[in-house]
Amino acid sequence: MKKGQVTIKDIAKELNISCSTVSRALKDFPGISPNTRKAVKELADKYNYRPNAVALSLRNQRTNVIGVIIPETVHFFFSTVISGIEDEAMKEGYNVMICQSIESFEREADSIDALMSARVDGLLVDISRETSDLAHLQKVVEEGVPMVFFDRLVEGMNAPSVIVDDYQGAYDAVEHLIQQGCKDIAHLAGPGNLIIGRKRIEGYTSALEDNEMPIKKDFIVECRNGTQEEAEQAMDQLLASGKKIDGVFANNDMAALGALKSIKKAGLKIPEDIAVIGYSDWQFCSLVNPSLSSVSQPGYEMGKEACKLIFKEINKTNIEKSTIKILDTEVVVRESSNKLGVIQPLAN
Amino acid sequence: MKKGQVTIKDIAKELNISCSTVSRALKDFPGISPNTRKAVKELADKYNYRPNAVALSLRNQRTNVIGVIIPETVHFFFSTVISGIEDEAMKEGYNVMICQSIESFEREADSIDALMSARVDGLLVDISRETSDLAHLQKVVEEGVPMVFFDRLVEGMNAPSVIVDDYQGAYDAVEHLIQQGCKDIAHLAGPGNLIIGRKRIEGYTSALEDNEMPIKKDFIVECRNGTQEEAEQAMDQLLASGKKIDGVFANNDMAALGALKSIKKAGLKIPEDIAVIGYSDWQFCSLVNPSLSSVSQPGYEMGKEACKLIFKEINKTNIEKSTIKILDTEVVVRESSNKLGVIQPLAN
DNA sequence: AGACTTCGTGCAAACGTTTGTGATGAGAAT
DNA sequence: ATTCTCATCACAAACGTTTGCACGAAGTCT
Repeated sequence: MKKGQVTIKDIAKELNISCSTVSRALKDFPGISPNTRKAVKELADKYNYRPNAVALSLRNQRTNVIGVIIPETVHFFFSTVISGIEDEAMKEGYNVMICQSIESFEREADSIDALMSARVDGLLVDISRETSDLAHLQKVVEEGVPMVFFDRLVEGMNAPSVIVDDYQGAYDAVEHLIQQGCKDIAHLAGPGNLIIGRKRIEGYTSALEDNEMPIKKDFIVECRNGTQEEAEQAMDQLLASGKKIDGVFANNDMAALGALKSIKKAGLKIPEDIAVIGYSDWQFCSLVNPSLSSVSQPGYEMGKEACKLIFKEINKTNIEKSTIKILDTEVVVRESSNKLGVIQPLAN
Repeated sequence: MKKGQVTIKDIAKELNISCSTVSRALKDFPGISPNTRKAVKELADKYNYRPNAVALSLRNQRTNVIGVIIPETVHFFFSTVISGIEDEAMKEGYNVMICQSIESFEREADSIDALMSARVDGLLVDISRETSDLAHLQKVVEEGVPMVFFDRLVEGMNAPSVIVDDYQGAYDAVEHLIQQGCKDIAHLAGPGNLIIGRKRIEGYTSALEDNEMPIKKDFIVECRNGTQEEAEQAMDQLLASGKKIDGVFANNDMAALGALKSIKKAGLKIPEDIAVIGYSDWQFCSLVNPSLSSVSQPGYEMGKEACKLIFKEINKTNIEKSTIKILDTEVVVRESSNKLGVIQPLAN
């Protein structure tokens, strides 16, 4: 009695009936007398019986658990994704196992192994930066375990993905600056080796082209690390060069913050002289001075969508493996780019 | 062959030997001929055999999974805790199941049920704000499942806790202001019904007492919501009242931010005229202007400690159920309170 | 009274793994 | 030749649950 949680066996023994009867009584199967049914249910209630999910998993060959591999849990964006996954999973009666790869290939591979060993019903993975060898992921699809990628696109893998439209986000941001009256827009770009950064550059140039504005190579400055200081220096140089600049689209919010600093240092007004917009819509955007416009990425929604996709796969709804669900970003206008002074819906 | 992952049975069948032999061969048990051992291992390797953790859990009556209940994943502090838990758990070969309660009692109870059903080996819980009825937690201890509370203290429950020393953190913050030369320190307090807020008020008053400074009731202003706007208004009033104030200790960083705004608005200099320090050391502290001093809470460490405690319980190391592990906070000095201009170690 | 349904229940197998015990054979010791 | 000792393996049970099948008793129909 004192050891662990109550099982069907315990109930059966106490009532001098068989396990099968208890099982059927609990699930209101036909063919059980009302008396037995009542007795079983009362005892189950009294002892706080909870079905053993482990035993069920073994029998049903499905665990009702989905595994998540994510670079880190501590970044705002990632934590919103996790939140979305968790909410959606709970709604479907699933539990979530989370492993962080910390951008390490080895840890990613180990985590996949652990989750496969746990026989998760599906795998949601945001691949680590370090990962180029895809063998460990290949095994997953070979063994028939549903997998969905999110956030970072993985090419050459037979699994659906849900990502954010970086191209369009950048496009929208730049178009917003143009609408605010900016004529000479610089771009503090991300490292060129990341797809994500290239997509944003493309969005930037397309927006300029579509508005018949010239694309100047020297207006695109690469900021490799994406730190505030780096961007501040880059902006310092841009301003010092004497180029006429009245708008800045930064590849990320930290860089935008660096730009803000530099511009203020130069004695210019934001957004009147130079409007600034960042990317990611981190929490601090609304807290800095001036508050920072940014492009918000739908992390929560991404988590939910990835979850929905994996459920479809698990339930064998025939789903095109090459599906790529692209989620829309949203330009959140705050002081740093609001030259026209149009009132915006509360963005915080 | 095509269905799911390979099992010991599959290997046994292919080699025409029994499951037990395969099992023993894989684990290098004595009494297995080198030939058999080799054949088994090769096949296991070829088919990428992974032990079925579900079956193992059932047999061993332990899942190697710990469950975590946390209000939300999206807050910086919580996400650092999760990170700590995950790292420590992985180190011990455990997986982590996370459920967010979203501060809802009902969802907390449901999550506990789900995790108990999953037969987690231990439960790490940060109780929701809404929870006052502890019956669902009581059941957990009655059924002998190890449980450890973290972050928020739960009284009257027979389980260890790991928390942060709110009293000392507040004390240190105020003492820091005093060391910087502040004589008249106001406190933007949290809601009086939360233990956490009361502890900080105590720390505030004790620091003043120990430095033989008077405690003025009207220098403690309650900010119920903890929002920036609320704190800004409160600070406005304090300044308008004509009271001499040269230091502010805010119950949280948002409130501190409101104070900063108000003080700047009044044309006063920070920290020269008024020094400000917040609480929690959120990410944005180093990004605002002036950068905000704060009291950092060791979330990551808290996660690790909670994990270590639960492992001790799981392994029946006799551990005093009433253990309360109290973690130290740390004052992170930035511009908003650095009147003396002493160089501090990089706090970002 | 026999055959046939109906009701309530029990048996056994299965999911994958481990492990105590028992079986088989070969070779060594008597 | 008989017994004994290893070495090598197989069997079966157990973990908790579900479910197809069978079984006995009672009732219903001819």
